[in-house]
Parts: sequence; structure tokens; C-alpha cells
Amino acid sequence: MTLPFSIQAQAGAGRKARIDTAHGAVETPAFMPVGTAGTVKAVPQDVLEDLGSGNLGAQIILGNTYHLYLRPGHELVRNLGGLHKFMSWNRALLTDSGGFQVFSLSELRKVKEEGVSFRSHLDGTSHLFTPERSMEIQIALGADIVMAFDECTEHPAERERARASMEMTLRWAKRSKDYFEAHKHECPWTNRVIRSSGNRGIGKPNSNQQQLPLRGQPESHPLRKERAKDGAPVLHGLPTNPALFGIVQGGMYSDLRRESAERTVEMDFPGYAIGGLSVGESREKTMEMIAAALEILPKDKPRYVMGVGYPEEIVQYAAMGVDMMDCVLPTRAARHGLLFTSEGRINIKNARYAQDQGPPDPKCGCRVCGRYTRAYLRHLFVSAEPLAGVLNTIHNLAFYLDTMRSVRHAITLGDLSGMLSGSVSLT
RNA sequence: GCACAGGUGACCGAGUGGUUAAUGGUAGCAGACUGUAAAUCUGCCGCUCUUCGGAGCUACGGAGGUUCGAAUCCUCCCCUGUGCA
Repeated sequence: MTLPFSIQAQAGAGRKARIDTAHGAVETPAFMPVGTAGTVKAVPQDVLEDLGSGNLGAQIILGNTYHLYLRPGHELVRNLGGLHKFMSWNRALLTDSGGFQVFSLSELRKVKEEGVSFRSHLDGTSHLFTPERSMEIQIALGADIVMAFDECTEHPAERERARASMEMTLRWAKRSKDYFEAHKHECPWTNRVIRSSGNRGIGKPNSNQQQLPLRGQPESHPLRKERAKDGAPVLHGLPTNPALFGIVQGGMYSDLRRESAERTVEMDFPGYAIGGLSVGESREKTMEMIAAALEILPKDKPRYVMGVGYPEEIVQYAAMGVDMMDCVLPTRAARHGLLFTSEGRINIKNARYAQDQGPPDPKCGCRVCGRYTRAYLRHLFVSAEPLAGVLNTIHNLAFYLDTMRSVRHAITLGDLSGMLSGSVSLT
């Protein structure tokens, strides 16, 4: 078992589950904060660890292949013990493959069958990214979940263009998997893992385990039993290597999405992502594409929609059966002064908050809402104080994580309808 | 008192006869942000109307003057800075 995934409750198509990684549990549906360059921008790791109500914190965050390869360099990270150790993050990590940069750095790259040549946005130097190279880098970084190297198809794209792009992503997926399987043991934490002798604790957590506090800390993980002499965690019954996820593409064509899903599933990955969405299409189209892919993707494995979304969107996708999502929105928008609240979005720099003594979100229990006023946050933002971005980001991430926590709770109760109505109409 | 240098829209600061309601920047107001080239980017930013195409008014220390036309040239006055007495 490369990545234990246990479903605990369902409500319609939505499901509550748990992924057991070598670096702690991830309760799903999960929102994963984006930490592109080895940092969730503006938020210290210890704060990430107890973000949101219940202090559950972020159980998994993202890193990025392209950015960490350019700086500080994946070999350096490997030599320093891997990304977990380097950035002092002992929970789960997922690295994106650089596939999104194929899309977002369109001015600076050239796509060929072999791979993608990039000009560094930092110094202009040229670099070739191939599926093999992406795997090598992600393994060196030591992510718990590695993403296949894909091409995030631009929008709009003609059908033939979308098909050709999808076909290449499929070929790249195969190459990614071949290289990954041959080299996954080279990840920096593999040698810390003691292989389990049996299935103990895998797949179906027993009642005792479920009653343990799910803090997400590796130290309190129900499957964790001891530590090695050097203090490094010793893992039993947990993944001994990273897991590789395949990625569904197919542009905005449902049949291509289904075909992409079918052929990716044939390659047999421990989890599947749906990529190439929220690139300019309507929300209806996004949902249509997600639905098409979910028809095909196996229900007993994690399904991850990449790069989404607004709070009301991630609730909808979770209700459709999506288990994982990531998005820069809560972090980037926070640094730009946009706060997500239970009453909608507020732009904290607006003059009307200059004397507002209320918390950013009266219904939020985060450390920011519990301590600071809108007037103060506005002052910090207007003054360009670094703390503005820090506090705004902490709140937004807490809001996102709490949103997912509520979704999980609603699924446990078997009814997501309350979360869907009322949150859908945010503009 | 004398000699230089100056006084430009909330602020700083270009502009030295017309295409100038006046370059830039700051401040201010608002908007965007979806696997992060983003603590970034965009719009507005004298007043009053507008069918949103535009129309009218008021503006470059003050008052006069030259000119078809002046923030720009001349005269006087006021004020600021520096230097010398």
C-alpha cells in the first residue's frame, strides 16, 4: 500500500476520509495551502500547525518543483535532508510537478515532446524539464505526494489542440511513472521508514484509533509508535516511499476528460488529480469537467482538483466527491487585502473599515479574529506593514481550513445541503 | 538692506509662448486575483453637468500688462531659501 486512504463517512457523492502519509494523517476533504518556494507565504510553520478552530492546522501543504529547483536547488535540499527537514515541516507535503508553470510561464517556455524548456524568471538561464527530471527533483525534495509532469492546457483551446495536449500529458504520465517507480526509494526519508510486517492499522482504522485526537502531528499519529536513535520518526504501516498521482487533462471537453481519466486510471496511480481547470472558463464548465472526470476516477482513491477555488467553490467540489484541493487564492488575496469571511469577501483596505472595531469575521475563531479589529488590519495594510499580510493570510487560511472542517462534519452527519445553500451565491 | 535662486493641482516635482486640466512620483478612492514571475496589477484622482460621444466653468503666489494665444515674456507687490552686509 503506497498511500492508505480510508473513507469514514459519505453524504451523497461527498465523502469524509483520511489519507495516511509518512508525515501524518490528512483528513479529507482537505484544503492544501500553497507553499511554492518552501514557505506558505507570510505564515510561520508553527502557526500553520494550529490554524483554525480545533487547532487542527494544515495537515498538508504544497511545494513547487520549478521554484525549488531554481532556488535553492533540489540537490541542496536533498543534501540538507529533504524539504520536510529543510523547512521544518514534519507534516505531509505535496509537490507540484512544474506542469502549471508550463501554463503560467507561457512567455518563457517552449513545449516539446521530450519536455519543456524554460527560461528562468529569476536570471533568464535555460532549463529543460522532462517528466523524468520532474520526478528526480520531486523525489529529491522528498514530497509525500508527487505529481506527474503534465501540460496544463490553456483556455480556450480547440478540440484538436486539447486532445493533442491531453495525449502528451498521458505519454508524460507514463514516463513519470516509469521513472518514479525506479527511483522513489531515493527520497530523503525512505531510509527512516521501517516497513510494516503486515496490514496492521492500514485501511480500516479501528475505533480506538478514531478516538485519538487527530492533531495531525506525526508524533500523535495513530500509526506512529517510536522514534529512531537520531530522533527521526520511525514509521509502521505507513507509506515507505512517496506516492505518485496522475493528472487528468482534456481541456473543456467532457468526453476528452473521461477518456483522459480512463487512460490515466489504466496506468494505476494511488491517487488522481484533475488539472487544467480555473484557467478562465465558467464555473459551470469547471463543474462539468470535474463531474466528467469523477465519473471515471476510482472512488476508493483520493481525487484532487488542482488550483481551486473560492470558498463556495471548494465546498461544491467537495460535495461532488473531491477529496483534495489547493489554491493560492487565500494566501495571495490576503496579501492583497482581501479577506474571506462568513459574510462574504471584504477588502480590508476600504475606507469604511477605518474605524471598524469589529473582528474581521465575527463568526471566525481564528487567532486574528480573536485579537484584532478591522480598523487595525486596515491600518496595517494601508501602512504596508508586513504584519498585514501575515495576519490576513492567517485568517484566510483559517477560514479555508474551517470551511473544510465544516464540510467534513456535515458529511459525518450525512447532509451537506446546509453548506451548499447559502454559500453558493457569493460573488 | 543687497545679491542670487525660487513660488505649479492634497504633497513632492516636470514643464519656459500654442497639440496643457497641465509628464512623473507620493498620498487618496475603488477594482481584480483560482496546481504563485503576484506584499502584485488595473482604473479613478480640480469643480459642475452628461443621452458617457462629450459640454461648461475654475486653475500654475497676487495684481496689472504684452500677444490672436501666457504656468511660460514684461512691470509692480507679497512670500520662501541661500549667501553677503
